[in-house]
Amino acid sequence: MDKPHIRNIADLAKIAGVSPGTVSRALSDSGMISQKTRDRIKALAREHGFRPNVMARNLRIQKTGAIGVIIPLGHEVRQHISDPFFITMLGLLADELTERGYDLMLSRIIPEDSDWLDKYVDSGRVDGAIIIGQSDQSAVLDAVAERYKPLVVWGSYDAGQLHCSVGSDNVAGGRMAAQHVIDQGARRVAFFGDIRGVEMRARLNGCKKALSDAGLPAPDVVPIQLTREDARQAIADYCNTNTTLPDGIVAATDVIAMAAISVLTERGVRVPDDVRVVGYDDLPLAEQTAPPLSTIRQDLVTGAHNLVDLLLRRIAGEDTASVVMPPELVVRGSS
Amino acid sequence: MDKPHIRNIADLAKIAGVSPGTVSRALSDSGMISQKTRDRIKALAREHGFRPNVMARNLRIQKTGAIGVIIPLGHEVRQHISDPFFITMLGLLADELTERGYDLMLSRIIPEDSDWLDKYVDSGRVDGAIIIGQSDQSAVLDAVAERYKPLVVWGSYDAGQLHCSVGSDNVAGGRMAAQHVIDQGARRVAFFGDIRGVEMRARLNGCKKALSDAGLPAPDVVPIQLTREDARQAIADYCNTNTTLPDGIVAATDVIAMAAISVLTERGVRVPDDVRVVGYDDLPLAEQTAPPLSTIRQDLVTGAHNLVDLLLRRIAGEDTASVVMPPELVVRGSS
DNA sequence: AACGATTCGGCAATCGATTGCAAGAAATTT
DNA sequence: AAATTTCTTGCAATCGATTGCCGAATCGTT
Repeated sequence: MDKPHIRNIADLAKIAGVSPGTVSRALSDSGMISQKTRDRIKALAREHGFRPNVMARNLRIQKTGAIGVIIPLGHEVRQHISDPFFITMLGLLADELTERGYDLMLSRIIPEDSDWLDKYVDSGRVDGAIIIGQSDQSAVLDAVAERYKPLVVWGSYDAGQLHCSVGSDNVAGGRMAAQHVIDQGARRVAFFGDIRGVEMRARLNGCKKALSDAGLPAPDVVPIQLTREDARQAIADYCNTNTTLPDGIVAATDVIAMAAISVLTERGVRVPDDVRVVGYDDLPLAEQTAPPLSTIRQDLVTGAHNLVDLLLRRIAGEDTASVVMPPELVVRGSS
Repeated sequence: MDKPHIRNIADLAKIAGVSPGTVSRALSDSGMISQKTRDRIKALAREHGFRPNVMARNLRIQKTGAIGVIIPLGHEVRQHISDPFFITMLGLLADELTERGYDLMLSRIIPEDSDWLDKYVDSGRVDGAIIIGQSDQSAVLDAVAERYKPLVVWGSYDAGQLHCSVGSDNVAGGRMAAQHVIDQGARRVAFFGDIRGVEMRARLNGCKKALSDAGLPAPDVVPIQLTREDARQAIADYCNTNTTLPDGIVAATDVIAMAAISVLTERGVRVPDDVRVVGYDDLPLAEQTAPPLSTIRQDLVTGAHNLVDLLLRRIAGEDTASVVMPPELVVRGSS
């Protein structure tokens, strides 16, 4: 009735009176082993609380069962993962991956050299990688994508890019946002957001296009950092330096829009009467604000689904094309 | 000028004309190797884009460099990771762990048997685990904690529990919330929330205590699921069945409080004039609502910091006690 | 009872890096 | 020049599971 601690398959094999190979096959339900011995070995394993070592298994079969989710902090070092957009996307990816039996390995990376991604994918820790946001790293993504297949990126699609991306049509989205505030009567439109990232720049371009199509002047571009406090500060500064405020604001993200509304309201500017504000993303909290935020909706649920789906197909060897999803205008109270 | 692909340390060793052992030592900056060969080998490695395989290393060293973050969905299967509280905590943990050089492995687990946690920690995939929320799994946590040291839990501390926990004093928090609505004039207080989890039950207990101390009747307890829609439905039902509504609501979480405010406002009940509402958590979005939410603040930033700190100390072999953090009342517009 | 057809299960190599031990080379001492 | 010390480096075992190949056992059939 003694229970020596079983640390590996060999120990179990000794106790069961069979060879390690047999134990391995029994535990993995290989059809090669008779039902009888299989049950016997499984019972023994359970009784001794034995579980095969995953690392050894991983090494041998060259798989990890984990997917890396990477947040590259290219131009905005101070941005934290706690940013609502990342966080929302992350939750969705976690749900999606868990459902498919994969673990999620989260990394926040500050790209200091150009081989951060090489390092990561070559480290063999994950079976594939999902990058959230291109930031200013498109070149790196392209370079790695050429040799490392299981890689998908949330972000813009640009004709000629080499990496597989999933994202909404940011140009169209920016245009819709601008068009909407114009329709609501805005004539002097400003764009709030940091345009060092590819996606944001695309949104700005769409916005510009709508304005010029309507015969209106190009927007003021107000660069805004992503942390809450910085955003408030930048917006306040803008309000102080400009005597005539815009009557329409296209914000690059919901978070920026919310900061803008909050600052403007504090200064006695009425939203949407004096200025119409449109956000981008349609995060869950967009409908909770006062006034509820009009925004360009990116369907993050199907976005996350697509990311995982494409990645798994790539892991399986398939070659997949990028997906561009149509954005959608959601009109609430802020415009 | 040919570059055969280097797949392992042995290949590199062959090219460099040394033994695998030497390469390993050179790459890991072991002092045993002369500066000259060390530099030479590192240069070769860089030139060929070689990186040692992490899985093999892990197997040998018996470490993974990853910490598991687990969200057990005990009584609430339908709850998703996308829940704002989890997500917030997750982001903070990610920041904290990244800073300390660990990767974060995220798992959402539905505890179907009682050995889900055994399976997890024995799988050898992580060096330690952080569990977010006790749910109804305290017994399991205690059982595993007795034999597996690197384990910390976000949640309530209950005298006699065996696992190391970090969390705020939920009883005190519940009491503060109730006391506050009483101070604001409430006489009929209701508690909104699902009390199957340990933490929520503690909050309810605190709430009850405050009421009885004030000579007021015990609260109506309205069980509320955690998904948005369910919450709204439950609250609407409650309003329909009860002719006299409470004049004070202690909500088990901010999300519930926000749902309550939203439903009540739609029905013409004024917050805070007709009914005072207090949430719990002080999520970032609590100050964004209309009216901004009064709530019991749990300092998640130091919470996350503590979780990681204790875990790493446990990994290092230390034995650590649980931490109970004081909650704090934040009065905003809803009370 | 003997034969062939299957099914089981063992042996040993393999995945790739780490590390204790000891041998060989270089530097120092006498 | 021989002996001793100090550096370097190589050898080979190890971490723990997987799997191709082949021999052994079992079964059914005649």
